[in-house]
Amino acid sequence: MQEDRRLAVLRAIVEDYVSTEEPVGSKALVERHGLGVSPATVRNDMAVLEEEGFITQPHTSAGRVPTDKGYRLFVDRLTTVKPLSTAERRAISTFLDGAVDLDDVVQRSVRLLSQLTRQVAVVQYPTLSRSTVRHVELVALAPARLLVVLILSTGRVEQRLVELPADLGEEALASLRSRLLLAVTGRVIAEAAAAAREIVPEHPDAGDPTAAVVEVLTEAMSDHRSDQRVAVGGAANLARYGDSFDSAVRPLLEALEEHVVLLKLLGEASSGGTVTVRIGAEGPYEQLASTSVVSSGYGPGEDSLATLGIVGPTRMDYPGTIAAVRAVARYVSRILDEA
Amino acid sequence: MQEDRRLAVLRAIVEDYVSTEEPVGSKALVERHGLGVSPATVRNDMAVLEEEGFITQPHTSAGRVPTDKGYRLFVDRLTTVKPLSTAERRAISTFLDGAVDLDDVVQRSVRLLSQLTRQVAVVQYPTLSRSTVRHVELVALAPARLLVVLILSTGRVEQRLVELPADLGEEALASLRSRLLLAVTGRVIAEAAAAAREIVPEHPDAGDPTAAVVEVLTEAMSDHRSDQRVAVGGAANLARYGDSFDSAVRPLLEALEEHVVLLKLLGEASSGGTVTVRIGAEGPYEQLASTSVVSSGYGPGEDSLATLGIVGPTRMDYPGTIAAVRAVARYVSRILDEA
DNA sequence: GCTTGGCACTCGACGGAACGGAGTGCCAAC
DNA sequence: GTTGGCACTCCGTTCCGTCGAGTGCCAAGC
Repeated sequence: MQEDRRLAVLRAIVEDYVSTEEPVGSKALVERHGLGVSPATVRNDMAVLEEEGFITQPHTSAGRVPTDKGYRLFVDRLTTVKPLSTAERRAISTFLDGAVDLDDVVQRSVRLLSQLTRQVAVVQYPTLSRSTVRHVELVALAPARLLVVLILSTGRVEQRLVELPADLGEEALASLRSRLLLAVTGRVIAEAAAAAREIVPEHPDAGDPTAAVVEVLTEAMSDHRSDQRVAVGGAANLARYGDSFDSAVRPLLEALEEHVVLLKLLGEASSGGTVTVRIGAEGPYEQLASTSVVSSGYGPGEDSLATLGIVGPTRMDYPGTIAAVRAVARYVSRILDEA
Repeated sequence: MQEDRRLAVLRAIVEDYVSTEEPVGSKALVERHGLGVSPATVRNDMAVLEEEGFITQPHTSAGRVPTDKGYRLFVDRLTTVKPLSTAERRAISTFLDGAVDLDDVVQRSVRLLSQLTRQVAVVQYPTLSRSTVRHVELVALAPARLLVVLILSTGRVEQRLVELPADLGEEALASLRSRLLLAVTGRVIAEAAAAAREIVPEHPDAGDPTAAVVEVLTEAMSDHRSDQRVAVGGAANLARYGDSFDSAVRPLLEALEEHVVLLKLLGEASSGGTVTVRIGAEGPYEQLASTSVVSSGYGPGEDSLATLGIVGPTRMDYPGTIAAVRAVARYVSRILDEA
C-alpha cells in the first residue's frame, strides 16, 4: 500500500528531523531507514505529504520539515510506545522516594522531569479546590494575636495571622476551635468554607473573635493564589536552542516567569493519567507557536489534583518525552496516594 | 591634574560602554562628554590606563573596553550616588506593601528587583539559624499520627509528620506539648534544639512518643535545606544578552538552577545594609567570569538574616543597580521589622 | 612638559561574486 | 506505480575588495 509507505516516510522524516535538526532529503532518508524504495519514489510521496500539509520545505531545493499537522499525525498515529530504560526507572524511584514533604515532592519532580526530558519542566502544586480539610489549628501567639493553621488532605499547610479586636481567653479559644473543627474537618474546602461561614458568635459583642477568624479562614480556603503555584526547572535546557533565540527562547523565558500563563499552557488536568500533547500553534499563545507542551494530570487515587509537564520546541522527541511525563505523573500520584 | 582627567576618562569609558555595548574610541568620547581636550590627549590617557590594566582593546585599532579592574575602580571610587526616581520609590512601596506573608515578601522582592534592575534577581529566604522559636504546635491527625508545626520569629512555618510507635492519649499529648513549649519558645533555634534534646520521656516505655517527636523537631530546626532556599526571577532579562550566548548565558542559566551555587555567589550577608559588588572573575566560578553580582544583606533590626541581590553581565549600570539593591534591601528589612 | 594636529597603518565589518552541493521536480522508461 | 536520469534552484561558504573607525607616533605649539 502506498498509503502505508507514505506514513512510514512521514514517521522517518519526523524522527530524522528531530535527531538532526536539519531538513531531511529523500536520499538521506532512504539510506538511514531501510525503506526499500528509491529516492525518487520517496520524493513522490513527499510531494503528496506536502500537498496534504504534513511537511514543508523551508525553501525550494531544501529538505522537508514536519509541520504542526505532521507532528500531530505522528503523535496520534505513528508513535510507538517507547518504554523507559531501567536506568530511567531507577532514577525516578530513587529521586522521588527521598522526598520529605509535599514541597519536596514537587521540587524533586521538576528536577527529575527536566533531567529526563532535557526540557523545561513545570509542575503545578496540588490544587486546593478538590482537597479536603484535615485539620484546623488556632494558636494564640499573643492575647490578641492568633495564628490560624489550615491543614489539607494533600499535605499542604496554609497559615494566616489574625489580629483580634480584643484579648481572647483560654476557654473562648477552645470553644471556637472545637466549633470550627466540627464544621470543617473532612470536608472539601468549598463546603468547609460554606460551613465555616455558618458559625455565629457565641457571645456576640464587639470583642468576639469569631467573625475575624472565620473571615481569614474562608479567605485562605478560597485563596486562588495558592491554586496557581507552580515550580519550574530546567531552564538551562533552553541553552540548547542556540539558534532561533529571539523567536523561541525569549518568549518562553517570559512565559516561565508568568505562572498564570504556564498554568494555562499546561491546560486542564487530564484525568486518568492520560498524557496531553499540545503542538505549536495549537496552544493559546501566538508567541509560543514553535513550542509544544506535553502534560499530564496527577493526584492520589483517580483524581487529578494538578498538572505537570514539560515545555519544549515543537521539534522534540515525542515518544520519549511522553513516556517520561507519564511515568513521573504516575509515580508522583502513587507517592501522594501513600501519604 | 592629568591624574584626575585620566579617571574622568575611565569613568566616561565605563559609562559609554555600558550604554552602547560597543568599544569606545577617543573621538566619540570627547564628543559625548565635555572633556575639553582633544582626542589625541585622550588617546594618551587611554594608553596609560591600558598599561595600568584598567581597559583593553578587543583587537588592535578598536575602541577600549573596561577590564574587571577598571570596573572595580569605577565602582569603588568613581560612582556617584544615583538616587532612585520617585517613580521607582513608589514602585517599591506599592509592590512590597501588599505582601501577605513571608513567602509573599520574598516572591515580590524577586520580582521587583528584577524589574527595577532588568537583571536576574536572587533573594535568599531568611535563615533559620539566627531566628527564634515563636511557637510549637502538636496536632493529632490520627491516634498514632502527629503533625509537628514549628513557627519561627521570621514568620516561617515548618511542618513535619510523625508516625508514632503507639497511640497517644489526649493528656499525654497535652503534657508533651507544654513541656516542649517550655523548653523551646523564645530561644534561638540552636539553643532550642539543644533544650529539646534534654526532654526525657515521662513514662519511658516502648510506646512513648517523646523521642520520636523530639527527633523530628530538632531535625526540622537544624535542617539546612531550608537555609538554602532562594527565589529567582527575571531570567527573561537574560534574553537581552543576545550575543555571547554560550559563553555567558548558558553557565548562568545552569547556575540559577543550582541554588547552592547561587547562595555562594550572593556571598556572606554583609551586615548593616552595605551593598557588596563582586565583579567578573573576582567571583568563585570560572564560568561566570563575565558576570557580576550586586548583593546586600537584609533582615530586621541590625541583623542580616539573609541576602538578596542581582546577577548580571560585568557590563552593567552599577550606580543604578547598587541603588536599587540597597533600596529594596532596606525596604524589605523594614517590613520584616514591623512583622 | 603637556597638548595637539597630522599622518600612516591596522583590522574588523560589510557587501558582492563565485562555487559547490544537497535537494528537488519532471519526464521517459520499465 | 516505480525508477534512473537530468536540468535547475538555492543555500551556505569562501574569497576578495572596500570602507571606516580607531590607533600609535611624531613633530610642532602653548
